[in-house]
Amino acid sequence: MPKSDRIGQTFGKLTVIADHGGAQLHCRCECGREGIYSRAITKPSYRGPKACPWCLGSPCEECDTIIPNKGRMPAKTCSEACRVARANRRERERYERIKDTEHFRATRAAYLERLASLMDAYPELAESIREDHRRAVRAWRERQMSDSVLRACYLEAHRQREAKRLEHIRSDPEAYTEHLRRQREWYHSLSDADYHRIFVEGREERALRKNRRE
DNA sequence: CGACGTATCGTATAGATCTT
DNA sequence: AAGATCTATACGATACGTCG
Repeated sequence: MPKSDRIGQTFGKLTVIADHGGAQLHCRCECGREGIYSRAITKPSYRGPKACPWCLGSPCEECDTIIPNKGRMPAKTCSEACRVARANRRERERYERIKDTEHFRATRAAYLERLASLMDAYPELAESIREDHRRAVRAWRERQMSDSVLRACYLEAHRQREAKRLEHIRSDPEAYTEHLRRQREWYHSLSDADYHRIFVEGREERALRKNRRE
């Protein structure tokens, strides 16, 4: 039987659309994708896949995009971005599982202790770490200031925390007295220049602003 | 005017997330 | 999993509106 007779025949999801008599066949999959496949798919003893890599593929764990099957262990993700996202998600899940365990707390405390003793021993290292942190906080603030939703969320959370704190201070007479004492102390420690700036110029400016608004 | 009450800021630390 | 980095929280200091 001439080999070209394979044209039009279907094997699994693959239909032969061109047969030049060689070891390979040009096929179209049910999904419409065309490709070159081994003539082995026509043999009754063939046990391998009879579909295109996309129909045999699996969805990306992050975005569900189908990852074509390459005949080996399928990838979990479709791209570098999804690989990173998956790693981060899995790490977050791990953190949720372990964060309250004794072992995690101990490991974490040991790390922080090592870091602290390094910072004690090397003041320059300590300063560079603090500077890094200040830079990160500044960046975080700037991000907040340019994103009104983020800023509003932060301020709302902040207000709630402060309200709780003040409530706590007021509920404890000793703490409240101490709070007022510190405030008076600050007030009386002001230099004449600072006093003038805050309570004289400040008041005038605020009054002006108020007038402009009205 | 001085003092109080509360809002906001700055920084250290705790906690969460990302990278290696 | 460890270590690095980023973000949230705590808290004292400061700023400012308001009241007696």
